[in-house]
Amino acid sequence: MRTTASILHLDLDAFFAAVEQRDKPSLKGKPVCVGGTGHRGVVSTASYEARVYGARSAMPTAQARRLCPAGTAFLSPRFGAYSRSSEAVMGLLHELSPVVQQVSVDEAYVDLAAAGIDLTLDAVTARVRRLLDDIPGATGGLTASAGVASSKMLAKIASDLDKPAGLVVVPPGQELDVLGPLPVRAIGGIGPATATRLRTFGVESVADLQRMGEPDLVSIFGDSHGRGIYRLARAQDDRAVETEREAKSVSAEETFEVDVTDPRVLAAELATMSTRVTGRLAEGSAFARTVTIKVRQHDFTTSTRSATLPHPTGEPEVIRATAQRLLDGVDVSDGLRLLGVGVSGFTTHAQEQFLFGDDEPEHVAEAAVAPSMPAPLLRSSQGWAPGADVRHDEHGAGWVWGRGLGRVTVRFEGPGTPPGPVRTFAADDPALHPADPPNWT
DNA sequence: TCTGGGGTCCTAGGACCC
DNA sequence: TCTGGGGTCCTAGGACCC
Repeated sequence: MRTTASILHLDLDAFFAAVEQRDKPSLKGKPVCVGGTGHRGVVSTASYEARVYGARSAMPTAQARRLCPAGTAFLSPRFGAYSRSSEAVMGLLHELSPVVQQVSVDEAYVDLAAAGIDLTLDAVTARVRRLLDDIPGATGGLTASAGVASSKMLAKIASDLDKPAGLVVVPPGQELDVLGPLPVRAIGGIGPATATRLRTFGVESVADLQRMGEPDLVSIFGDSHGRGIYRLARAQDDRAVETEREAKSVSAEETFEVDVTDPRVLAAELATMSTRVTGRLAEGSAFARTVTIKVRQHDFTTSTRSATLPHPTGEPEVIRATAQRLLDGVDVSDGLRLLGVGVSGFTTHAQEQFLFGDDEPEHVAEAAVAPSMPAPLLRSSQGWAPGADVRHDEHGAGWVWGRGLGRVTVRFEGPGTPPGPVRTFAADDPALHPADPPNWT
């Protein structure tokens, strides 16, 4: 356990709604809900004025419309605007410390111990207050709230105690005093299901939870979760502020305005989503082995189907066809409310040659030196549209590329053919020119 | 006019291998 | 005519978070 209050949690106040009010002065002081505006939409963020009427995040927009008075603005999100403000704030945090963990567009942890600043309570309080004071200037008037404590859990709890524009510092040694009276839901990782289950044991507050033994919690909630909430209830939390995490899955999904029965429409959606997902894979120069579809039936029952391919792919057509095969096994006759496609099991090009070497080594070797392998043939009349340049011969083989910052990665793959080596080129390399697709026979 | 979209982590059972 | 045990991979579902 840390002995100083060295973790900062920062949270922008009613972020999406505040950006809208900033950019459209007529909305200032008025109730605003940002989120899905269709009849199946939900609220992402409600302004404080809208919260007065009971509007909340994750509430169906239809319900928020019933609760809020005439004149309430219901707006679709403008993610570009939010990103710009977010970056401005994250920039301020990086000025404070090199160790910043951005949790979402409006939230981050900062390790102040890595900042080399005076960690006495007064000094930290003054420094973070100055940070909060700088945020309106950097964002055109947005505000944030902050918490400082000896752990991530308590810093986050603290940042929520005096919103908006508040700062709460939990002095070391006082963690349990802050934690005890709170409802168990205040602990990160305790959601509706766990809270309901705990209530059946008469546990409502964290102090109640502290009276439960670890073996009991483990037998009720399993090893990981049980142990986790036992420790967190005692403010035992030494999780580090992590600067970088690799993505483990990428997905795209869509809830339809009306349930969809037509297989042709579903197939078209699958193709669109596969392309979106592949584009994002390519941005990270990644390939994926597992394809997952998600379907939600008209009655909201939700299920997933997944398939793991023999080799990683970055090709939209392979992902689409796999997703389609999975969807073919699903009864859609009553209509689907939602359809989604995701990929996981990532391989980066750096690891790739090793991963594929196993089953057919001669093949791989052959591919690696194949004299028939022409210069990579990436062409794009419309710029480097992600996933755009895959070509097929009669066996379905093709070139696949991924794009990083100023780099293009290229690899051959195809059904029944082991992937070739991955090559990386500068984006302006003259080798990346139009050419005919290779003939693999 | 109930219930978004993008993620993470965990569990559990079966297959498969040694 | 008895049914090891451990490890890993895959699939599906559930809980949770923002």
